[in-house]
Amino acid sequence: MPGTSRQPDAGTAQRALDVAEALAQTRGFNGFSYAHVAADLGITKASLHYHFTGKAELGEALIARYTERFHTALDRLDRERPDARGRLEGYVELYAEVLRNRRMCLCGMLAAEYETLPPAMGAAIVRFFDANQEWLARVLEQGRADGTLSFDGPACEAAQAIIGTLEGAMLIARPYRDTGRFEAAVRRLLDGLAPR
Amino acid sequence: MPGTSRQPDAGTAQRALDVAEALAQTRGFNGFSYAHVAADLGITKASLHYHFTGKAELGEALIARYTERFHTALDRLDRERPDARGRLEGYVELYAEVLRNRRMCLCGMLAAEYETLPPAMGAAIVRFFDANQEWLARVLEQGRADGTLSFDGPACEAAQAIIGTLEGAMLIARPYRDTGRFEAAVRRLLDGLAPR
DNA sequence: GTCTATAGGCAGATAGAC
DNA sequence: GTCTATCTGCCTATAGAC
Repeated sequence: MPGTSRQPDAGTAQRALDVAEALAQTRGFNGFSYAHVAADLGITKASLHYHFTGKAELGEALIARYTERFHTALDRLDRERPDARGRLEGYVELYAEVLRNRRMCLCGMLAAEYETLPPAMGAAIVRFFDANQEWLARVLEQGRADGTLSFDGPACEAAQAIIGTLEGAMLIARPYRDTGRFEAAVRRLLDGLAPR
Repeated sequence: MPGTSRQPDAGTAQRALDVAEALAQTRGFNGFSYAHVAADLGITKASLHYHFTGKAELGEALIARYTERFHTALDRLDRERPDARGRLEGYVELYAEVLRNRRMCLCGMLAAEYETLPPAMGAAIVRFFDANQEWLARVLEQGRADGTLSFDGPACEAAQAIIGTLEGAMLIARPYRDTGRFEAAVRRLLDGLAPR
């Protein structure tokens, strides 16, 4: 019964997405090929074409799954964290975990390559950031209400600033191979949002 | 007398760097080829190989020239801006101008592709960010002294945060084709450094 | 679902003429 | 300095057998 269990046998398509995701997050979409993915899976390029008609479709599936997982994680934060500050801390922790795996945020990486990507991928990337911004803006408003966060200006603008800060900190921490650099930026970010 | 004048006849090598720079900043280093550059110059790939032995060498020259120009711009800010805040404003304006040309910071773009680049390019990228950080840290210390800036924690850490914020804001503003998004982030950044 | 075989194109790169 | 011609390799993609 495929699809019922989770990790035991993920199915070739899912495992292909796992491999492609890791490659895209470390090397970029233009930094890997069908051959890389197929070799890592132990199948041929032709077999991979059975699961995804082309690299463009693979890329769309990559963003779709990544976005879906992100939404699941955000829903979980909404359920499990009592206040806005806790939710925000959980949010930055999602990014920190990506970086600890020596990866860049998938959509941050793809944003750099935006001009070279199929239009459908570009649109999906923008939607990812829109969704992040909306969730963050809501949390920021909550934080203003429950007194666990404080910030100046409109919440949506503050939300944009948070996303930019996290993506930028990841982008630069990677060449230094220094997660401490990212964590310092996070600390400053959260300090700047502390209630006063 | 080649090299004496500036823009009138830049020489093929310099014009090749101009073209390659624009391509690298919009499409990434893995997003353009010798063929692109040669075609844009109206010469053949073989001719381009006369000026740069390979793409790796072209990439190194790209970063070297970009870094040199940046240093020149920073020296100029040191000379022409009276106080630290003015220097910082000039610094962010350098980034804003890059974005207005629909480009990403060269080294920010290359940072994303870091894992796929020749080691010499990777090292040069890190040096670029190191130099930026040192200059910024110095300006921040000056700002603390002349009372035009205020910030918490060590200057070098604040400097890292500034660089990350600017690179991240550029990264995300580009898919939105919205410089206003970047400018809002800049405003927040400068507001956060206002003397209190 | 996975394979072999193959197509057509573009990548980076070199030899050698002008 | 720039060219033509060419090489080798990798890229995405497809046809068709098992």
